[in-house]
Amino acid sequence: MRSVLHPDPRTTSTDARTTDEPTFADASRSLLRRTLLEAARDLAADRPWRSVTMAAIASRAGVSRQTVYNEFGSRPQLTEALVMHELEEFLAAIEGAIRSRADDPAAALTAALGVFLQAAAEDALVAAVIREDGRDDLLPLVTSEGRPLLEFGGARLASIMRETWPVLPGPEAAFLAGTVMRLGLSYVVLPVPDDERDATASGVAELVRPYVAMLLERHGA
Amino acid sequence: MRSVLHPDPRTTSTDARTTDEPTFADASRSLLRRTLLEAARDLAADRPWRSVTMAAIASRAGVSRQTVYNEFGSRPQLTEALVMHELEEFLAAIEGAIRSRADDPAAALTAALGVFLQAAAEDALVAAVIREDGRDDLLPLVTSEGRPLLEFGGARLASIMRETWPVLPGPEAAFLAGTVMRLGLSYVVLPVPDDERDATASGVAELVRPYVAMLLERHGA
DNA sequence: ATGTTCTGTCCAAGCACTTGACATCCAGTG
DNA sequence: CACTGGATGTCAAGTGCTTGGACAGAACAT
Repeated sequence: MRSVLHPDPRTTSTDARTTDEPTFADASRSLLRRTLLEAARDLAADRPWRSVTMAAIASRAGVSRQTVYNEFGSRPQLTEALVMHELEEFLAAIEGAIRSRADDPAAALTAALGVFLQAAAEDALVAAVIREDGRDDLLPLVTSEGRPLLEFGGARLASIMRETWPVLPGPEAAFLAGTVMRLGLSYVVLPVPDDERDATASGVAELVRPYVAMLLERHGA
Repeated sequence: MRSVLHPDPRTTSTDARTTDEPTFADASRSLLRRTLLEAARDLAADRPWRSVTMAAIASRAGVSRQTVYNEFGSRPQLTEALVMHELEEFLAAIEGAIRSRADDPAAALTAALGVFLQAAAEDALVAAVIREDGRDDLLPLVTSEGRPLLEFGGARLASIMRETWPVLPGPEAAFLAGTVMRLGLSYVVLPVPDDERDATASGVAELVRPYVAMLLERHGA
């Protein structure tokens, strides 16, 4: 049975700061970023993004305004980081759903899409993106300016799939991941009603199922 | 259903650093403590505690030795904090076990004791405590110098029990918690063989079951 | 007795966060 | 249209924590 308390100490070296786990300084830095981005997201839940000031974000995170600028440089950069951060949380949820059904690709895809659609429906930031009419510089980031999002998410999705089903050939996995990412972004911008979520999830899964089956079969699964 | 991604933003205030969630500075501080204590625990898993130097702890955590002294003051204080920290992790595991069986006090106690005994059997720091002959200043902290441990743990255990079973009268809950803590510490110092763990857990649970039943019955459960 | 190692403390330099100020830009208003 | 208020972005001085080096003293091993 897995250890009840702490997983495992990993290394046995006397001390030696190898390129091992993140040092405290790194952890503290990423903690600062996370704190700030979560503050920004929470504030965006209520009011329009445009009205969320840098000062408010700093104050909510308990740091000075200058620190926010030190960390992100400018408001547009913070905005982009915010969207990226949200994407990463979505990807983490999706990864969990996929890994939990590794034995059945179709079920895994259904679960992943279901999780994604529900998360998107609940997410405060996603709500802000589609709530705010045109010129609230949030929408472009997931559409016309969304290439970084698409490529980063596609790459991670592809690597998740390739880790879960190693026989999947690289190019096809990448293409499938990219396609799914595009679909996902589409459903962010144009959601389906709540009562159609499950049907949508299984529908898309059904759609790609034969393709995946063909790939798995053709490549020695 | 609970939100898939982030639980809830809590406040709605524009900004205002209320005594709300921990500010970044606080979080960073506690992160530093945790990092250092985990480094210490991991190092103690291999070698005797006496041979774990302050320098090694600092190096493993990726900070300077001075920072360790700034945070804990001295080696004895760090040692005490280490033991306290470990206690808190045990308590967290126990709390989970109890809350998962809130409807059946006897089963809850059995589960809690089982989790505790297994965790104690696996724990690297507990192993260090009993491995090291007398004068490795670790043992006193859970015996002769163990009163802080006993009182802190007892208080938390009592509050867990009172939260789970509100009808439990305060004094009796405190007494029961204190007794269980003493028993727990005893099993840390003098463990039972692996194959007797379950029997021990249910045995103790059986022992206190009538007492608890009487309390619950007498006070309107 | 001597050399080694660790503890605990001190200090100078570096770095990050804070604070307050300032120029600039933009929106709303008289 | 000029003006005021609020927000962004930048800057400089001040503070506090971390760092790395150094050192005395205690404990231990040879």
